Amino acid sequence: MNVNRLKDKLREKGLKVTPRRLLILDAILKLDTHPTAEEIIKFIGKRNPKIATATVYKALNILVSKKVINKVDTESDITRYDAMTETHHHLYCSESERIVDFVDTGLNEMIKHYFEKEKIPGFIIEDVKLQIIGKFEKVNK
Amino acid sequence: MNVNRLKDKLREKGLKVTPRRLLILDAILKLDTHPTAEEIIKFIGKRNPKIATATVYKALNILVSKKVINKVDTESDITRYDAMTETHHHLYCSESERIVDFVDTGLNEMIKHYFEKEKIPGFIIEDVKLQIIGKFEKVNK
DNA sequence: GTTCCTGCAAAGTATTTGCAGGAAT
DNA sequence: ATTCCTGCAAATACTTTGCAGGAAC
Repeated sequence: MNVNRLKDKLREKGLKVTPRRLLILDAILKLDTHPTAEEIIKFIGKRNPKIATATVYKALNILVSKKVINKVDTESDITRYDAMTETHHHLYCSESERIVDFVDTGLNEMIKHYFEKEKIPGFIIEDVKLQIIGKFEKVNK
Repeated sequence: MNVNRLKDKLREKGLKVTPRRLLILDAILKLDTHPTAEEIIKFIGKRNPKIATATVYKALNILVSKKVINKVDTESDITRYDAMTETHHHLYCSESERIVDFVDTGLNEMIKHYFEKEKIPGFIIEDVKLQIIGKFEKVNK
């Protein structure tokens, strides 16, 4: 996923391609930490002097509603964002706020087959996302 | 899960058993909708005339930190609570805010075995929660 | 040229904090 | 008696809104 692909995506969805939006999308990609609105503003602020807080919030809302980006589910009341739109899961660190993307097609297949056999009465499944909670091993160098 | 079991839990964790906390826990159990703080306050308000907003928030925070209850992961910036502490998953309605508990030990086993074989490099798994997104079938009566 | 985007300030909503009095152990 | 809990009001944190000017198409 890169900024040019995202430009196309904006156009596809009938959204205007503006410098602000590109900065925001670029920030979400570079901050692969599933940043909050504040973190995005701070990141952009390092280069481009001024960007209005409300602009970022408005842009994020539009981008989510058009499914260019996604919100990430958390326990917190602060919203986090993800620029990956393919099916994927998340690794949640139990010791920090860190959330890492996790792609595993074999796992997706297994779960799909399971629910084809074991239907949930009264519920039609559209998607299944895993929250994998644990710790990242310390890297010794 | 009933209020008496929760009383014991409060004592186990060294928390005082107070009428306010019992009201709050009772509300979370009776509102099996994973209520927000506001919904809990409103529910309690129907019987017991006055309970301070801040008290509910403080109590909820303490109960979560002592793991008597849990926060529920959502996309929203409003926090929801769950009084079920056993391993379970959630059904998220794609058309409403409804979130329903889902217990399936067979599913838990399958996932456990999968990750025993397919380890995630650099990550030690502690728990896996599924977010199952879909629709509830209309019930015709 | 039209429509949509952006910035600013102000308002709105959810949650937290400080402190004094009160209840549980 | 001591420690923790509760209520109130004020403060804080995150996000949204209204509107005027500006940029993308």
